[in-house]
Amino acid sequence: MSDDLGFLLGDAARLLRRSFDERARAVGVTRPQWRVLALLKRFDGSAQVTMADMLDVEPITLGRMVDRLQDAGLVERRADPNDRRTWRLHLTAQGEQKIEALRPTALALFDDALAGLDATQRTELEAMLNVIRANLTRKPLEVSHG
Amino acid sequence: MSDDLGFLLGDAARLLRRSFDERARAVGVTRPQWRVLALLKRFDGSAQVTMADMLDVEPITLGRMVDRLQDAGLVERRADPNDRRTWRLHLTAQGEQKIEALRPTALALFDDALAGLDATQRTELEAMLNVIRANLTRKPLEVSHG
DNA sequence: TGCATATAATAAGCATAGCTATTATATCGA
DNA sequence: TCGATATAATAGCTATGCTTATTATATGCA
Repeated sequence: MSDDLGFLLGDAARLLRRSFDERARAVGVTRPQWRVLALLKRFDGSAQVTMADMLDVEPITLGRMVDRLQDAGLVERRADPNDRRTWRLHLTAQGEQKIEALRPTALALFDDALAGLDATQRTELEAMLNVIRANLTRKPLEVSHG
Repeated sequence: MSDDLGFLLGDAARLLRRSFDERARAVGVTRPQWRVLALLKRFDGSAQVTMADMLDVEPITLGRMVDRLQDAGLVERRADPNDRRTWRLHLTAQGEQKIEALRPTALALFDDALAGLDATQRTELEAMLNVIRANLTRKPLEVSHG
């Protein structure tokens, strides 16, 4: 029944996203948006293509998320002085605030989601998911974003 | 770094979906659509609300998937003789063919995704994902669909 | 019977995420 | 320097998946 594992993985991820969105709705940021903000906090000034690469999503997917984040005043696009094709992305002060505001929400969610798994199991789970991600990733993601 | 686990889970699921879609594109069915077909094979004649419940998605989400599956000739809506509000869903012969056509694709994908994990680890992973799913599910899902 | 409530399905609107195609700009090679 | 190729970003289309609201139909209670 190895296909059950694939379904399970999808289920768990969808439920996690739903729970996050439910809890984070008041703050007005989705989980993928938060992911962008968190990565940007570490790598402020990245080009869109670089961000897309690190997140392993298509550039157009990131571009449209940035559209919304910019509309919401959380992210700024600034022109690159050396390459007129590229946008450099920067967190606004508001964006930083959002990250901070969401941290306890996220921690509580993960706590609930992982209830019943001890530290050893969590470590194993992390290791196994890393294996799966590496197996499926086109380009390995060396960045961990928290 | 317990938030890494949440991100990891989302990453792994997204990559799995992408890989499935890449491989299954020729067959013309997405992973969620396949999920519907597979469940329908077991529970032919289910009402939409029942299917949505078993899949733990909103009725409208299922409804639109059924729209497309019906357009593609894979699923049929038939009127319920006892309740004029409900549609009974049925697999067409074409729909059954799709499931069969996709089985080897899915098996190969899961094989690739889980490469490097031995049987014991897979069992553990399955158990842990089940715990997470149960922690996050509004109504427990007693159905396993493969 | 007749009204209130519940339920099945759909509609509208939004966000993520992919694909192919297009536009603008860089860069490399002759 | 010019032309071919590569790259950054976006546009249009499609598919999940959610929320809230609406419509049609059932059902339960007085």
